[in-house]
Amino acid sequence: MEKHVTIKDIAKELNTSVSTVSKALNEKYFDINPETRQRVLKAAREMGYRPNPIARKLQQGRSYNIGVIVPEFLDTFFPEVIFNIQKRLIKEGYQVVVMSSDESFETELENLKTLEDNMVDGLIISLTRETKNIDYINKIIDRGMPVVLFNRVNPSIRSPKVIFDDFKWSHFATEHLILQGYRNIYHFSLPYHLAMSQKRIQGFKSALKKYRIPFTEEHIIETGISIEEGQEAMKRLLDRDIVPGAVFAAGDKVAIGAIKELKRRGYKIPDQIGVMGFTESALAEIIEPNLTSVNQPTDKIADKIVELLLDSINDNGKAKIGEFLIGGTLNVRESSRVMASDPKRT
Amino acid sequence: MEKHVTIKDIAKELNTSVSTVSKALNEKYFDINPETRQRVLKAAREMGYRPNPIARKLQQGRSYNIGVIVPEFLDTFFPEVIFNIQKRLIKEGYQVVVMSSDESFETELENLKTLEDNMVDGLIISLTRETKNIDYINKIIDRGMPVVLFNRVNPSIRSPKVIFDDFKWSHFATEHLILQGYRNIYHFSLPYHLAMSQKRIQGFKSALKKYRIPFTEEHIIETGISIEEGQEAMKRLLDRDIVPGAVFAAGDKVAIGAIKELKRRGYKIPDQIGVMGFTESALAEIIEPNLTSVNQPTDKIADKIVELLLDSINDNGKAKIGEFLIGGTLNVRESSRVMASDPKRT
DNA sequence: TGATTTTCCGAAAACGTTTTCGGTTAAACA
DNA sequence: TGTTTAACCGAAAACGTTTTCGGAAAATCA
Repeated sequence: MEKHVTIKDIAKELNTSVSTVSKALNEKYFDINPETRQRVLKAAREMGYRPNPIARKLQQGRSYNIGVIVPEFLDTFFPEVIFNIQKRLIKEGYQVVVMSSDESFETELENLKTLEDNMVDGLIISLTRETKNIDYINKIIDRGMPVVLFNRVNPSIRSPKVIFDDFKWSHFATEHLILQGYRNIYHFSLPYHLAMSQKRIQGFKSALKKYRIPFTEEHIIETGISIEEGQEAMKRLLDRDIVPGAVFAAGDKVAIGAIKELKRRGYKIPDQIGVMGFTESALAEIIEPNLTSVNQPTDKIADKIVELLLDSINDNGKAKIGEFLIGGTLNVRESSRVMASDPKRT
Repeated sequence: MEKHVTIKDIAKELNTSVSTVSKALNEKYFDINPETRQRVLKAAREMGYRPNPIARKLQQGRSYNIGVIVPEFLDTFFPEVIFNIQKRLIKEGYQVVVMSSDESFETELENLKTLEDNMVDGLIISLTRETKNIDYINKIIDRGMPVVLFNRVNPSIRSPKVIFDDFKWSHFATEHLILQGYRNIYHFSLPYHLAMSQKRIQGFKSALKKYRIPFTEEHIIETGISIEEGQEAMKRLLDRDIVPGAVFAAGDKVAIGAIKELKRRGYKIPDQIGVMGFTESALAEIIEPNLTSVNQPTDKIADKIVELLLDSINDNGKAKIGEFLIGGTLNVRESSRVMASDPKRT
């Protein structure tokens, strides 16, 4: 069990002091003879010295760690974003600590506290479905912790927020269906209390309005996020003898549920009914017909998050509060293709 | 910027010493008056004291952190396993630090070192596709670090390894196809150099042998892990005018690629050709026809990993070297259902 | 040559804990 | 009553760094 070699060992070896060694190792000190520095560096290399980050953390009160809290791990969206965040932050010398709150507000709070105790230098958070109380997060921010929110945000939190431009792309998505000639379009929304649901609903309405298409509140239906919930919603609609001209679902899984039910009853997609998803997933190219969907670029989202966080860390806490919108891509596939096509939108 | 309250603050407040406070806070000390302990506990509560884990780590030389290194993040398998590992370890008072090696041996090594420097109490690793040099891992183990490998393992590493029973379930999968009446079965393998590929090939052969079905090496085809690679393989086969009776793909994505190509050419599944996947994924129930596949229970895998790791930590390093096999489930769906069915196997 | 500045080094404090060990006081014993 | 034992407390060292600051020696200046 060979011990880890420390700065002390080097000092002893070289008959010098720990402070000299430390300064030689840290480039920012200039009151050190270049020769001594070289001697230290050489010894460190030969002895296989690796600094103990824990001691450094304790001393500096910072950890070179960034905490990431997301509500779930099981869909592909969050893993992809996290992966991209990690890729970028590692280049800057940071380490990423990922925690899942499992859609529970209590564990979210717990995670928040553990990460804070661990002296992370910054926090990247996507809120739980049930997070209403944001006092603690705001308290952390006021204490000077750099925080960036993304995806699932709360407008009252005093931090920069990176979100997809739900309004705009929901508008585009709806517009696409309209341009393909579909009318009597139904919107399957995600749970209403999520901020993004409201944005997508507004985008939906806005497109209808632009083309002066009659609309009633009946055309908006609250569903969940799973395939089953999408299928259920479609079923309830058809059972009431309502046959939509098209369905714009606020999530790919919900859209797939709808497709399943439509196919089960023998409706032809896209000829009789058009279907459109949101948040491009791997499933879109598996289901038949392939699902038209809006892609959210996880790399751009990660880029913006990291940029804002580093800004906030360097300006120590003077973060740009506000929303930063990321745009996407409309991937037109079979489920909505009636005419030749309208151009791919980016 | 209110400072974090420390043990010193409590001591000052109570006109006592830091050692007394520390001992009062840590239940394992008995040379402390119950009354004093209560006073300390009360003060700690009122002042909002939260121990600084970094200081504790430095002092104790352990971190209550467990490092997890996986090769990728983008499929659902690893996130699910990690999620389950985290769930269990948190209950034991540990925190999980996840890092992705992104299928690169160098970053794997880097991660290994960072986690070691951070004094993790244990390591859970799934190897990179290209990891051939295992000296460093073995060195870490010899230094006394508890390590558990899973999924992508290397037999020469001196640690417990949790792996799915690929041989057995590959055998069952093949047997299922045989019992459904399929003959002339082709096996689409994952990259040969992965240990699990070989196991699955052996299982495939073993089932054929059991039913005395003629077999040539031609029936085993090396593919990759993506949909495209599966489709490519199928294409090449059909282009050579070879029409399999059934395809047993060692991965769901590969199977889906095969299905796509078969459908494109008008073959009927499962009537003309049967298809079988491996490593149940969300895609299995989306593709049409629904894909028969072998499910790997991520919860049981996580259970075993955690159990072995905690054992190893407590017996400090006296780990049970060897392979621990986890069984799965055969989910029979449309892509292989010809006859009524044979019973679901568990 | 003497005074001043520059260069370089090292002692020591600090970060927030845990843990050892000696010491004081009170309780138990004879 | 004197002695031994038990109960409790606190000083201090340790974990491995960084950083401040005083001071010695060398270099520069007049």
